[in-house]
Amino acid sequence: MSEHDFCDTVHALVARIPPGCVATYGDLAAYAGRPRAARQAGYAMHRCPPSLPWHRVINARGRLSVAANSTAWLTQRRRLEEEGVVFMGGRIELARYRWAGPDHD
DNA sequence: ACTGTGACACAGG
DNA sequence: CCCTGTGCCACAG
Repeated sequence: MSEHDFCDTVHALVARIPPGCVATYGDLAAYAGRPRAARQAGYAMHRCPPSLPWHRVINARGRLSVAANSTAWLTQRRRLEEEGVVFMGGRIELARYRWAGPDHD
């Protein structure tokens, strides 16, 4: 991909996460070339276009980083489950669903 | 320029 | 498992 702002790079990466897979904020930052910018990845998601599969982005603990039981939380969880992602005790098993990155797909 | 603030992550306790 | 402190980076006021 060509040179863009970090925010745009993150959005481009999110667009490439396959259905049924997830990526953490830290993963996106790393794939974008900034391993220590997980927080910025979070900010980028706060500002991401609704057309992107934003629901496939979760935190490193395998949990959804939006307010629990909020409409966004319900939407994110429902969409993931529709794609086959299983929640166990409110958590997702990262080892099983984690996206390997833009170079892998 | 400085400070407060996050859809974060990781090491400790 | 939860809670806390520390490191992190860019944005907002």
